[in-house]
Amino acid sequence: MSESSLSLRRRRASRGRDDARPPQDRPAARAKGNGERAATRKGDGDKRRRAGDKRDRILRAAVKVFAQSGFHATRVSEVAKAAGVADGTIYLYFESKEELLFSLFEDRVSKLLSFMREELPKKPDAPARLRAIIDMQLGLLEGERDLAEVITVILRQSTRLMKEFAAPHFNAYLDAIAKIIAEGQATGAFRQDVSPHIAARAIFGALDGITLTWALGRAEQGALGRAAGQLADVLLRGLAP
Amino acid sequence: MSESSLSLRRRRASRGRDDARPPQDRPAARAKGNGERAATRKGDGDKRRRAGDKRDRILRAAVKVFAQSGFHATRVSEVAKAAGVADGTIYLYFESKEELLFSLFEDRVSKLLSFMREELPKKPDAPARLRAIIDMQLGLLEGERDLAEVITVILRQSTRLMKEFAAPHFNAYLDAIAKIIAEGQATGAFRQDVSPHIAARAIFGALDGITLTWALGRAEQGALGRAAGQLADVLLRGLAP
DNA sequence: GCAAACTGAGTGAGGATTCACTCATTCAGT
DNA sequence: ACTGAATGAGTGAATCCTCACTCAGTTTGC
Repeated sequence: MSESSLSLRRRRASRGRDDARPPQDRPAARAKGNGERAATRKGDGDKRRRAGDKRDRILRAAVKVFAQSGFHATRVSEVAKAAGVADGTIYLYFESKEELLFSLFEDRVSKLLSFMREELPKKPDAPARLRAIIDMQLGLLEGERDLAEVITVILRQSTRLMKEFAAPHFNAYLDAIAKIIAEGQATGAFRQDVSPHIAARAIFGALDGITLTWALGRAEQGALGRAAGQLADVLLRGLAP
Repeated sequence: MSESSLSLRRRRASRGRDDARPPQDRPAARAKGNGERAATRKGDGDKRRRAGDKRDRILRAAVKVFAQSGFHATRVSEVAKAAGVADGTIYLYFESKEELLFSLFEDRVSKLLSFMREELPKKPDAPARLRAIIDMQLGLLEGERDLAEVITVILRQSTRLMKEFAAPHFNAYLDAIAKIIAEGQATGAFRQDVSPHIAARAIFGALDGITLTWALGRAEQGALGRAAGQLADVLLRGLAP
């Protein structure tokens, strides 16, 4: 029922290349309506084949297109066009449209998570860490509006991604926040009477909400930074013992 | 943006109605272009069709199925089956799958909004109102997990609904919260150095985030109520001057 | 016996994916 | 150094499958 079970398995898996294509040029080739196709697209000669940047180009194009149209409304061919690549090429690098979104997300989020893992321990105490998280999340997205939109909006459009893939990441993130809060409670920096988990969810939600309206709205430069500061102020004051 | 134009278009070359219809007008059934179908139905007092509960049955089934599978993965036929109705019947009551989600949302949200409009003025001051909003939003959803999931998750899956329909409601809601905060600042109940709008977004986000994880998770009874109390405590303390 | 209400098999748009084919590049053999 | 066979990345039109929606027909209520 859930789309997961259905879409999970590639259907292409079933096809076996039965053809062992003999190294011979088939003379007739595709003599459909268009006699010959020698068209060298895009005259520019620097289009080096074998360019190792295909995957990246596709990913970059995908962020843009997904952000613009949403996951379901995005046509794979649009992404291909935006990346300057043929439809089929996308399938050389990604299993499916879903996996494309998936990779995109993973690419960036794992970067954020590892960055956090490195930076946080440098902060002296729980309040400083909490503030760092807020700054980090909003700061990261400030410069990349498309990415912000992909993460906050688009990702939720694929139930499967949401449930199977994103959930673990979210939980890891939430746990990290919760841990900081618990820590602060232990050292007496935060009040005891709030559940770290609830607080973590609320904080994440607040960040998400701010990002969302920012991404969907006019997205003024600097707005997220300002918001981060205020949010941190309110939260830290509210959490103080 | 582009999704709207795409998904709006009926698949079949629909006769008549070339709808760019604003979210307000809800043709309760597919009125096929020229008024030959004189079904006078709307509001809620009628339903003098044979089985007066069809529309309701469909809506109820839709909440369940949408919540389970997400908007896109939901097959209209699934909803029909769940409602104990033929596929076609759904189209007697709703224009399209999208309009089904739409109606669902409108049905419930307008209830919440009007409830708020009635209850809030009874509260003595800004802090009390803020707390009331928090309690209300979480309280409303506590008993209706499916609905919670539809609102927090599913709704975002239709870019068009999100942008065209939900956004105004969201904004109205956000404005209401922002107004309360501004009010509190004017009376000296809240600190001055936070933007009411940013605070409103953060609060809404926090509520949304709590609801989301609750809905996607195990959804323990009573958890939302507890969360509401704690969230309100933290926020009110954080917002105090 | 008619109209309203309902049914559900069928239609066809649409779009993801495939695969037969192209051709730049590589490299063993000369 | 040259050659041409082998390789495999890249292409994009054709395929093929999935559903939202339609409508000819049936049932129900009067």
